[in-house]
Amino acid sequence: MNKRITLKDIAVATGVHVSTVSRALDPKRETPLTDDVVLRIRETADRLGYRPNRIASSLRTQKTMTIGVMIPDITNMIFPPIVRGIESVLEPLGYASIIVNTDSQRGREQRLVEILQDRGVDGIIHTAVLLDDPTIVKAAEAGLPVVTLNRKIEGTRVPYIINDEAAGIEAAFSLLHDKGHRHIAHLAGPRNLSTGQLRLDAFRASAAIRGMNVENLTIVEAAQFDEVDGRRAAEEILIRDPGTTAILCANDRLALGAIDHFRTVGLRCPEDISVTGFNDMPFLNMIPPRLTTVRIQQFEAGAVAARHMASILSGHGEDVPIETILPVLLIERDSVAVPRQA
Amino acid sequence: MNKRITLKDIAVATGVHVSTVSRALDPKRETPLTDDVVLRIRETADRLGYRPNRIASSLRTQKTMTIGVMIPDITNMIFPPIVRGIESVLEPLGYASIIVNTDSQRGREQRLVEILQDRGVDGIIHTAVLLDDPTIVKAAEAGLPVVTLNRKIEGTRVPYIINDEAAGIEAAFSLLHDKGHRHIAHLAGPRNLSTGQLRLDAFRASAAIRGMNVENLTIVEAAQFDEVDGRRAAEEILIRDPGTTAILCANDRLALGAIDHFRTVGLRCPEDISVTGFNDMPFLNMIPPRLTTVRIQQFEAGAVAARHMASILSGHGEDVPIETILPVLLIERDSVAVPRQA
DNA sequence: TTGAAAGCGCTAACAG
DNA sequence: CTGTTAGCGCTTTCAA
Repeated sequence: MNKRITLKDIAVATGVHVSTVSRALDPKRETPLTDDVVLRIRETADRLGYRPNRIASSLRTQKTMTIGVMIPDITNMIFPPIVRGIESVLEPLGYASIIVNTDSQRGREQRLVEILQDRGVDGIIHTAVLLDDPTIVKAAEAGLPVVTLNRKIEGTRVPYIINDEAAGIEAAFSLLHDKGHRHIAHLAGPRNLSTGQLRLDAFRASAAIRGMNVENLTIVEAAQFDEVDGRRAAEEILIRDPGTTAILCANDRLALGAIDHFRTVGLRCPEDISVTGFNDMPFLNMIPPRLTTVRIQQFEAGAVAARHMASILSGHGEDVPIETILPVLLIERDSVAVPRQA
Repeated sequence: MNKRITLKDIAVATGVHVSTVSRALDPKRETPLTDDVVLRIRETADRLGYRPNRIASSLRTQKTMTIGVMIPDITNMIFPPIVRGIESVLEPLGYASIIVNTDSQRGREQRLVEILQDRGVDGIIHTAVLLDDPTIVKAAEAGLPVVTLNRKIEGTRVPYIINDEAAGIEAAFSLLHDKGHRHIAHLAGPRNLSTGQLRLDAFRASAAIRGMNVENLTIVEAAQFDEVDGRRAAEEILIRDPGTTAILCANDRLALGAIDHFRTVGLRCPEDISVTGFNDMPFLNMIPPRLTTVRIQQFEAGAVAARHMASILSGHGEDVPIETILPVLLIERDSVAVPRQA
């Protein structure tokens, strides 16, 4: 590996001092320099193929131009778009990101925050799932710039971006209700995950404003956001209330599992029972019955988080709103119909 | 943000020299030290909450314990498992990774390699798609440790990991042929992508060994690995050879598109025409007709690449094989049947 | 407008 | 076994 060109090399080549070279190459230069000198330095820098050593620079300036991105699991389809949204704004600004997967494990989360801090990240964008991860809060309180996605951290000035979960659930509930459904069950997500809790609360609220007895609602909680638990919970719902005509599911995978269960017991969706999902994951429209669901803006959420982070890092932290709520969109497809004996 | 503890802080606290502290905290210590001193240092280090400054260390040692991971697009479902495979081995070893998306653009690729080098990555794991990306080859030749996935770089000592594409295509071809298909068309991927070319070559080879006239094969190339192009190419195949009874597709999305096109023209799969895919992407088994496809080992491919990289970085580069071919698995589902008038 | 010098925090060669 | 010293490459104050 050919030795890398350093400022010193350019200095000797042009016959000026390294500090002069440093100044000449600084894009937003403070000190005035002779145009001629600057030109000569720039020219030789290119000629020698100079590339600044970010490590050295980081050590000196205490800025790494790197941000940590914490997500539960990149393998979960909803996160890659978020990541790309983040990079779409951060990369042009010269930032790189280190992505870590927390697997929603508390201990791991803590270790990862430490790893990121050891590497001197300038900030962390944290996509939350667990409702309470003390680690990231502590880091934020210690002064590390933090922006969270999906999770409101009470009592701090940590900016958060969330999708309008409540509006999404309300839209789905409203659709179901308008079609005539009165026995609407909720297949809830894990209660310890923010989205699980939020959507459950929203479901109850939607029922309440329609004068339904919140105590009597059929609500079954899945342990995981996956098809297996969707099947299991759907079965449970049918046992608890055989009169259920529609199930509002906390996400698409649960809905898929539920529909699959119905198939095994001879119920058809939407003829016998209506189902709605949440997320609008890729390829969902190819799986019959095409699921009616709520689309959330993943890419945009990432982009907004990144923009906020960039603002903070450039010293304009006051300008960023603590709360950003992104609108969601109800996607009507084929999994909802009027109830059988309506 | 409370000032970070440095070696110096520990040194003054324990009354020894910083270098002694550095040595005491070095896990694989070369120089012998008094147990007592080591203990005292370790103890105060913990007490003060010391965390080594990797930046400073990197500047000194010229190792960042960071590797660059280049992929076309994290949003493409086949890459997240690869990334997790990589991290599953690298993270426990103390490496972090910077993931960049090339979008399969040549210019971007070059810029990204530079960015990674500026950040002093110890090596790059490069998941290729473009058949010829000169940039990464140059980097490798310049001495940067490189391991590639999906792409054999001729004439270098760059280790590469590939899935046994040829065996996968042969397995699919064989299945079709055994069912009695004699008019097997190939819906090929873009020829400038390694997988597109490899699978096309394998298709021709499979036809050849069965004595079929390679010149007469119906082969239509898609411009993109997506459903839209799958539909378009499927239409073209039917025009070119209406007698086609089976289509071997270069990947699942093309197959999905093809089947969708057949539906619009009133052909059923598999009754009227058989189709096979490649990759076995997530949720494929929920999309009817459940596609018969070839499963590749994504996670494992990433893990192997990472292991090779780790070996190289720890000075055992001679031990890593230049070529690693991972076995694939034919997954038989419902999209293949015996031909209509067989 | 430029040079000199110090130092970010750590490691490693060399003494002792 | 431990201290001294130098320096990785860069930025930034202070002088000139």
